[in-house]
Amino acid sequence: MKKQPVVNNTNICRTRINAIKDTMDILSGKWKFHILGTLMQGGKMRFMDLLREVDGIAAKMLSKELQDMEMNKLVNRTIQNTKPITVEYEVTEYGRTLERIIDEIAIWGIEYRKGLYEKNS
Amino acid sequence: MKKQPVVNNTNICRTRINAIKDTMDILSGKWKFHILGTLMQGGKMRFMDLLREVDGIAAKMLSKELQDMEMNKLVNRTIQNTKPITVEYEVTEYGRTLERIIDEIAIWGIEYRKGLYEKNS
DNA sequence: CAGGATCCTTTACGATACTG
DNA sequence: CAGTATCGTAAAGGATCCTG
Repeated sequence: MKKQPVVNNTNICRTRINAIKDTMDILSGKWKFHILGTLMQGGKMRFMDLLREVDGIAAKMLSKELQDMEMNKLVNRTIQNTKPITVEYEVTEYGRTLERIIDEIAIWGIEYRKGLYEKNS
Repeated sequence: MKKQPVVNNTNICRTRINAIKDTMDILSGKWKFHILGTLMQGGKMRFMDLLREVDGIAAKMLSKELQDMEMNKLVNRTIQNTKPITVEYEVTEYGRTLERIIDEIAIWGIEYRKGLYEKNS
């Protein structure tokens, strides 16, 4: 493979940027952080619980996002042997490694976003 | 048997979840973290630099996302008095408060995502 | 160089209805 | 309850051309 000529301001460490892309690729869409945040607080939750708690999401979307995250091992789906059957979702151990990201997102939302309004008004 | 109103799943602290929603509302879309990450590393960058560095983005999207973030005071746009004119973008001080989030996203991308492949293969 | 305008295709998302 | 099916809108994404 050919080496890049190391020079100008466009010469940036791609590792970090690729890592950001990698992460966002599996967390894309407007719901995943929201769902994960809810699930991290709520522990095991059923479909309907999530539908109620994740504000504004439609069943189709929730279903799709959960399947998505299940595929990526972020979330676990368990069918309970009840009548009628219930299904429980929870964050996997692997999914918990996202906790720091979600913490920071929550902190920022509380801390800094409010600050902007104060500055501008 | 009486049903326990257990540690009711629906009884969740909304503050945190609303904060997540707030944050993601202004960082929605698949590009903003990517652009911000690039801009944080690259310092002042011109439109064309970003177009080259933000892998896969189209000019139209980049333009739109930058305007979006400019509106939200995350990014600053400066027109240089050159010929032909050049425009420089940089992260604002306020935008820098997102650094911790972006750091965590980058760290996760490097640290954990790789691990999953190893486990599964 | 920094973009906006246009056109067209493909996903993302949303509302409602329906099924095991 | 836990979803899927269906239909419709909106936004993303790509290609090409255009302008100050």
